[in-house]
Amino acid sequence: MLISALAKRTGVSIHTLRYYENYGLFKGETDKTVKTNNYKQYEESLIEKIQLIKEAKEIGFTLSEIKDLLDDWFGNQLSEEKKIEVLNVKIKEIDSKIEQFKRIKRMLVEGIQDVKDGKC
Amino acid sequence: MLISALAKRTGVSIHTLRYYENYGLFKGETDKTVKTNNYKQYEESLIEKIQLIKEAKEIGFTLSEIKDLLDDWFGNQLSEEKKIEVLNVKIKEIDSKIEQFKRIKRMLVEGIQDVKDGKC
DNA sequence: TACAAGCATAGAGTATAGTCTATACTTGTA
DNA sequence: TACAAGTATAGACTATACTCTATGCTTGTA
Repeated sequence: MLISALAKRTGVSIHTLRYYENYGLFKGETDKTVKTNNYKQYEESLIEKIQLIKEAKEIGFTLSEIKDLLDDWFGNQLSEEKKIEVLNVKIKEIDSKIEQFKRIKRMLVEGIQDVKDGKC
Repeated sequence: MLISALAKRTGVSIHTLRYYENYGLFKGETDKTVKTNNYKQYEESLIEKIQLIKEAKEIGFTLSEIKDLLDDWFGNQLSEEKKIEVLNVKIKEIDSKIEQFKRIKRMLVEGIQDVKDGKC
């Protein structure tokens, strides 16, 4: 599919997709059999990859971290054990983020109690 | 205390503290009885406030959101019910963030299973 | 009293992640 | 065939959140 279709199907703007592509998060390929233009074709599978990028960004990963992760993952240089290791590292990161959120939630719940007790 | 003490005790650089102060996140007061200088004094209670800012940033709140929250909270314009409401809104935001993290964690755990099953 | 270190303000510079504009070529529809 | 709409590249511009530099005044210690 062309870039406008990719934009529509992922909900990411054409500008941002091009920014991501230049950043190296993914790559479209120009069809060499077509000589009249150099339009890039984007594979169906990119849609899932881009959703993954969106999710990862939302939970606070930087583009640089996401790039490292994707390079590892899709570079096919990783053994089965390495892939499992990479995933486990990310799971631990997420677990500690969840703990942090829970800590702050507890603070807010305590805050409610303090307000009710007239302490603030 | 003076700004360098505040920096030491919060682990936030003097530059960043000044940036936060200009941003309106808090305010130091110059001692009017001292005429030779205009050094600002920062209250003990700011330390807790700045820790709160740090935590809030880490879980993804922008400075603008943090400012709104602090203005509401410390502006003393809020009734008890309003304060509880504000806290409940933030708790809900955090709950949905936690859910998002859990969703992604589940994806990663499935990923490990897929690797083990030789699916990728 | 010299002078290094601390304080203040103002403004310049940096990194990240877009977002937009200019220019030029290509494609599809009236 | 005219021309609006789509595509590509390159580069300028923006917002957020710092981070650093310049300048000048003040304070504390040798």
